[in-house]
Amino acid sequence: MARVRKKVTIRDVAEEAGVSLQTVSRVVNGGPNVRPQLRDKVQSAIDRLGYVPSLAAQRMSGSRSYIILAINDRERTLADWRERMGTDWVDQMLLGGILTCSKHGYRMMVELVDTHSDHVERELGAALSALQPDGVILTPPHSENQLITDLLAVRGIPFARIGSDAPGAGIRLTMGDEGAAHLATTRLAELGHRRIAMIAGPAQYSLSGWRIKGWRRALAEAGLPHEGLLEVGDFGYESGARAARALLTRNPDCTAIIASSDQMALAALEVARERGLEVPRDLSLISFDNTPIVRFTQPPLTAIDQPIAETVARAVEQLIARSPDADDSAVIEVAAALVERASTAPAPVKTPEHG
Amino acid sequence: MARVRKKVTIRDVAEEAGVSLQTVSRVVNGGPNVRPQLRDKVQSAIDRLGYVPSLAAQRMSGSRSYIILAINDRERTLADWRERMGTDWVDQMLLGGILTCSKHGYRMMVELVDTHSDHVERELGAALSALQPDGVILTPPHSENQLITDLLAVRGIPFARIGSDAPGAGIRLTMGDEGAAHLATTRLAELGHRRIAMIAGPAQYSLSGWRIKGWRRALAEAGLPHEGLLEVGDFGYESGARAARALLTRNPDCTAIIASSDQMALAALEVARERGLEVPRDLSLISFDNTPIVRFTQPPLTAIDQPIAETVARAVEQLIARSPDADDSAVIEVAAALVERASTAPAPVKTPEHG
DNA sequence: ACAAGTCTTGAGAACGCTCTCAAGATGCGC
DNA sequence: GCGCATCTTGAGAGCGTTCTCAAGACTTGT
Repeated sequence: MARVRKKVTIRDVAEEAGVSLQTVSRVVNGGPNVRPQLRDKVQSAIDRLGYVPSLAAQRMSGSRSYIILAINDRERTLADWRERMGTDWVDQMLLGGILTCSKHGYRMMVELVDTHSDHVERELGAALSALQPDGVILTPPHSENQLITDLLAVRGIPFARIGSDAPGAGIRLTMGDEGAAHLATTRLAELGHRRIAMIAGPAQYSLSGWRIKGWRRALAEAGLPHEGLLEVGDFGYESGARAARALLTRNPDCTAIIASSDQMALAALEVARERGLEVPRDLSLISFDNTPIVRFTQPPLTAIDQPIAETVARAVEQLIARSPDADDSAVIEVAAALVERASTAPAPVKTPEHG
Repeated sequence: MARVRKKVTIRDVAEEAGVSLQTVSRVVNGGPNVRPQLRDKVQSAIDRLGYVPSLAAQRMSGSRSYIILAINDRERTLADWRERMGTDWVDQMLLGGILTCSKHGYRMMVELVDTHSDHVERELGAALSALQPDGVILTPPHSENQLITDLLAVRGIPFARIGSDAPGAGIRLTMGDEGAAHLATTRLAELGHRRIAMIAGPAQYSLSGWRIKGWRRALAEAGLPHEGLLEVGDFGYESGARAARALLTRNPDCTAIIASSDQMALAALEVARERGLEVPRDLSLISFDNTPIVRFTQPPLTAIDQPIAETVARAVEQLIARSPDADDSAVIEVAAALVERASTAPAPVKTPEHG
């Protein structure tokens, strides 16, 4: 019949240690100007009582809420979840966010917001009012939504924009999209491929443009053409299938495809299978994202690893450590890596003997 | 130069509407006994000002915090995240949790707690003190951790135990593990398989036992043996590979395996490939979890769909709607389904002509 | 029309913490 | 050893809400 133990408050600690509330508060928050001897005494009282300050009360009186809010696209997230496509964005955001937050005594909350809705302002506004987060992390395509960034700026809430280098307020972080696309394309060119296609993401994502740019630049450097080798999808499976079909129909000589998402790469893989093309013998394939899925496809896909977790972790750190007069002019870039698996191989020999 | 707009508080609304704070509070919380006319007046003031109550302040004064805390195993979660194995638990918890919470004006937070640690009490206790959640959702293996359930009971925090039917405090929810294993086994027996093996999960998870039970029962009903056909893994890939090797070495005549996790099934698939066994021609495979991965393996795996999102949603609803004198004697069961894909087929014909 | 309810509204305390500011203790220069 | 600056501690207000409780308005039965 254990009694419901009363909550331990700062007052209890103060009494236990025989000091004022203020002193306990200072010790808890690592404030300066407390004699070591007193500090130890208070700390031991805290330990003895198992005191942990209430987040809500801290938020009420202090200037911080110790909450970082991560915003993701609701529509896309839900679709991916429902269809079990394994977005990985939310997973990776949590991986990077939760751990980094808790390291600094913060908490991370995830909010799903619909970009396409006219209610963005109301939805996000409500979340901000209710939670009063100390910082907000925006992922594409929200990172470039003026409505959202304005709202945050007006409210004076620090925010980080992942996947955006557009000028404006907020900490900007990118994952080296152009460089990654360049790397992937160059790798394919080195393998002897001459017709390297790209299935890009939608135009409203800046990163789609960066990837196209990196691909084009690599092609140009290798003296290869890009005409007719670009298709645009919406990151989803169906759009990837459509794009792959269009690409292979239009370019029978295409031997390599870079897809701007794992789902579209998966679709391309399936389309290749449909057409009797064997990956990687007849067609090489590189995808972006490197979600868990691509390790277990047949063949496992070579992929650009988007360091989402690390980027979010960096964003959290920036937001927490942020000084009011911080300078956000520099764009933080977290490098992506190319993970080579079995979907890439040297280009097939042109007009082989048995042709 | 947009000024930082001052926060809209309940006081502003009260002034705007010309009523007391209390009346606004009643309207906001849908309290009874407010004249419709006044209610409308207040509501319009709320809309006009865009007022949203502060969660922290609500927590401070009221009895509720509007926070539901979902607890997941840290070690396993991190390992899965880092290795990009696609746990899906956290994803699915969020899917079910976030949506259901927000439907009721609640928020969901995810906490990763280490079961194996001696610090469970400290870690979880700190989270509870800081957040003061209105409810906690426990997932395996935490659902059966006495230290944790005791802690919650002592603090008087309602909690739900997913994947546990052990008697004791808390709302209990299961996902029909025994029935699902029975269903999968029966299905394989119907396909003509006579040697149906199982790679079970670790014993400290009750659901491992349930699945074994369902498998045994189905075998008994079909008049099939179970001796030597059981191996135990830890849900991870490596353990699955070990188990599959042991199983196939010991039982060359085994033609079907049920794996208690997608990762172990993936491993079994790989081991079959190593041994020159073709799935499903030579070996049928059914996995538990139905994470995104299994749709894209070659062949796609037949799997038991564990309705995690729905179960968590149910748990959230129970916790929110919970009355103090609630009766938790009934175990809520959310049914799992068998999703048939291409990893199951009729048993190979015994001693075929070309043998 | 009057007593005894019920409905509606509001006033003020309380929640647990940090902020500001003031007072006492301690150190320094001469 | 005195005045001044600095370090250390504490007192009290305030954050935005809901709680309790009381007062006034409105019903109803007779």
